[in-house]
Amino acid sequence: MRELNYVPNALAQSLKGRSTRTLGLVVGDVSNPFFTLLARGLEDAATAAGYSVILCNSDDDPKKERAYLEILARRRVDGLVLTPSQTDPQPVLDWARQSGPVCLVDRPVAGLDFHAAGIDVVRGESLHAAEKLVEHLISHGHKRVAIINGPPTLSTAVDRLNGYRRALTVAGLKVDKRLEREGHFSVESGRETTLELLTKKPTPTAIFATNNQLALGAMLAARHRGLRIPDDLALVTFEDIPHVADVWPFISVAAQAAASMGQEAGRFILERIERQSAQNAQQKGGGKAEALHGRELVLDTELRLRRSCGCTPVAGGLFQ
Amino acid sequence: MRELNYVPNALAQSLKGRSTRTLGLVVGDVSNPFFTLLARGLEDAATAAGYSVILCNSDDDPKKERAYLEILARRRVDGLVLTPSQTDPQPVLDWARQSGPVCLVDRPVAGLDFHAAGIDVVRGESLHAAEKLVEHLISHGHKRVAIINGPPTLSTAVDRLNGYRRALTVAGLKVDKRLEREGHFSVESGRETTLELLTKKPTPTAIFATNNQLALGAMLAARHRGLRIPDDLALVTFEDIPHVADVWPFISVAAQAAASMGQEAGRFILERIERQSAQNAQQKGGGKAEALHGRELVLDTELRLRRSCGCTPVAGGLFQ
DNA sequence: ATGAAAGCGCTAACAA
DNA sequence: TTGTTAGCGCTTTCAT
Repeated sequence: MRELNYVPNALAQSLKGRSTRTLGLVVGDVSNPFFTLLARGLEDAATAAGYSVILCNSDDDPKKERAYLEILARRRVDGLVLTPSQTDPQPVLDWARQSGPVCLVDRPVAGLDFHAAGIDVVRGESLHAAEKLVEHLISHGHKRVAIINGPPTLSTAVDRLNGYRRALTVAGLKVDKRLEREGHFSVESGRETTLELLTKKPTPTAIFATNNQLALGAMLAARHRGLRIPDDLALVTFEDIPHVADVWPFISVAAQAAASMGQEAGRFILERIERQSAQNAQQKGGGKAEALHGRELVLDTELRLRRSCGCTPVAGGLFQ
Repeated sequence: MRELNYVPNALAQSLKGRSTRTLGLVVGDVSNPFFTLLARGLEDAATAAGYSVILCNSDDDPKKERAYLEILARRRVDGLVLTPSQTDPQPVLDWARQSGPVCLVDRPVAGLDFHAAGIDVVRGESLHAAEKLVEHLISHGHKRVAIINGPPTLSTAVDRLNGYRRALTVAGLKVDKRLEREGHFSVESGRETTLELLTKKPTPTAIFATNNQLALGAMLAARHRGLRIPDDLALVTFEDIPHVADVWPFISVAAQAAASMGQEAGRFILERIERQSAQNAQQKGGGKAEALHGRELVLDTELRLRRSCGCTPVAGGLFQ
């Protein structure tokens, strides 16, 4: 009989009590391949467990982020995976307390005691990788290395800045605020800040762009000014662009395992969801739900030295 | 009083009757920047109207597609935006009849009378653009131009193949099946088919890759074989990779307005949703719901001739 | 085994 | 205006 059209109403099923079998994912920007891969990783983990993912773009704007958190809470998603865009831990804390398990990806929230709050964190190592990247530039003889960065409200931006400064200090170079720029993690921001850096003194001979979008913007600016990379201006960055980098082995980069981040986040959050529903099932066992502390998984960041830092290409060029 | 924690349950609201204010989007692969942009365009249109988007990857696999259509139907999304992965029009037809408005993006379904079925289509022009691309290769003196293509079940693949053949025919060249390869719209498929083409006779002097992933794969293969582009092997493709192409103005391409496609699809589908709910509201007016016929919007495809086809670069190179 | 009923959290229609 | 109630489509419990 149901052969003749019957589609169960998941809304009613969910309302009844169970769960929505849906995860919410809020990232800064899906146009950034880094987040795309992360999303893909999470989706794969989710579908394998019979869950769907609702994907939202916050544009790293706390307002938009807040709006999406609200929407996802109303929708009663079973869990939230978030790249937080603000320093205020309260929204995340509230969500975790009221609406369900939370996993932070790519970056933690500065003032948040995720361990006590039972919030997991999956991120890539930033500080050390940034230090190595800049250290490498210095080893090429650069004395005036600039940094173009994202907003200081994001921990990745802070970590990468600290790594940058540490590399300078260790090498006996002075930290010069005139060579430090912050903005958004966007192409446009990278273009603007680089353009500005190039018109003021001291003029940098190398730039550390803290994400791939910023690096793209820096290249746009260099091109606009007629500078060639790496001879007129060296460049290193974070976040590899997959495949593109394979055929265009040019940019030296600290590569993060984006897809793994998504998958691991999925693992964490699904585990918490299962655990929670299991506890609900046998609620009789008087013992207070023993809260699972927040865990932190820090994935390795791999340095890939290519041409933009001044190193010679490994193989003969594909293009002429 | 509600200051102290109250989050309305959207499930219950939706169940009650209204709508879910959610759109379903099924694309081949979010890792492809083309679909990423499309998704972003749709999301922007959707959020502006107070809708959210559930994003799903079909991997151009009819099975996965079917599974997602089912999930989205159960979830009672208000509308579906789909890049169809099969030739069978039935699933789409069923969805449109039972579950709500449908808009096809990027490609129609071959055997589907979308006009009669009230299904909108937003796509880029493929046939003519493909013809021009190949015509351009021929104007560079190429006589053995190969095509590496997606599966023949996708109309974009068919259109691009036909454009390719037409260009050859018009130029008085013979269509040679040994130079035609099909597979998936993936990097791996592009690599494999190119590798195979390069080991057999007749050896192509130019390749038309019908999407950006295939082109990436072709470059991987060329690199593997030690061939340089464009001198040893010329290359043209479809779908630009934004920003990357700006700083690396290399690949000659027929560029599709991906974000616009998403936005226009959003416009179409939201219009239908509004229209439908308006009709439901004043159902008294005895007149049968005058079905709105399916519309087709074909967006222009822009030829961007750069270096990989053999044309000289416009400006001096950014890199050395 | 099959069937009836309560209730998930809302909204809309109706009553006071 | 404010208050009450029926019911959206399911699942789960309890009675037959």
